[in-house]
Amino acid sequence: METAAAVGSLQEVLAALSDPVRLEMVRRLASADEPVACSRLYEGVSKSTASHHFKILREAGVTERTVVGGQTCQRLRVADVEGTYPGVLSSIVAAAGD
Amino acid sequence: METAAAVGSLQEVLAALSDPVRLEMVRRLASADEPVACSRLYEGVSKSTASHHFKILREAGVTERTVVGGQTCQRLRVADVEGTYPGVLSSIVAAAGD
DNA sequence: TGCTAGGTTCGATATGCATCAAACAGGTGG
DNA sequence: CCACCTGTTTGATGCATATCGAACCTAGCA
Repeated sequence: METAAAVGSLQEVLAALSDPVRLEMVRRLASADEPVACSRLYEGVSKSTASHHFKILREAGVTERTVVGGQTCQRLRVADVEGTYPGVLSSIVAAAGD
Repeated sequence: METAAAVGSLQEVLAALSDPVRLEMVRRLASADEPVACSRLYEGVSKSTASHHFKILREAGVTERTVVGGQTCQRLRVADVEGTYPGVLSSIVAAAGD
C-alpha cells in the first residue's frame, strides 16, 4: 500500500468530497488520471482557499502532493481509497462527472 | 419513480452522509431494509437534534417519512438514490457497515 | 374530555469551516 | 544576486450547522 499516510475515516472522506470546490478538484484529477498542477484544479476561489482545500483532501487521504518538474502537483490516490472503501470514490466521481 | 420529491444534488447527499449521526441513521435503515421508528435510529443526541438530522436527510432525498401504525418512521429511498447516483449510497453503506 | 408518548419546531449558543488578504518560502530564470 | 511565479501559512471574518431545552402538535387511549 504505497507508503505514507493511510486513508482517513469514511467520515473524513465524505466530508472532504461534500464541498463543491473540493469535489471539482477531485473530478478534474480523476479525469486527468495523472498528477495535475494545483493551479489547474480550481476556479473562483483565491489560491489560499484552494491551498486550504488541498490540505483537507490530503489529510483525508484522498490526494497526495507530488512535485513534477518544479511544479507542485496533486495526485488522486484512487487505488488506496478504492482499496479502503470500495466503490465510494469511483461512484461519486462518476455521479459528479455528468 | 415513487412520486414526491426528487433526490437532492450530489453535494446535498454527500453532506447529509458526512455527519456521523446521520450516517449511523442511514446505516441502521439500510440494515433493517424497511421503515424504522425514529427512536430506533439514534443514540447520544437529544430528540430535537435527531429530528433536525431527519430533516436534513429528508431534504437531501435520502429518506422519507412514513407513518406505520401511528408510529412515525423513516424509510431509506434506496431505489431513488441509486437511480440518481448509481453505487454511491450502496458503497457508502457497505463501507460504513464494517 | 383530558392524558400521555413520540416528533417537530423554536430560539439560543457555540463550534466549525470556507473565505480572503497579506506575509512567507522555495524554486526558476534573468 | 535579484526579481518572479506558485504554493503554503497565518490571522481575521462571517456564515453554516450541530446541539440543547422548552414549547408545541398530534395521535391514540382511557
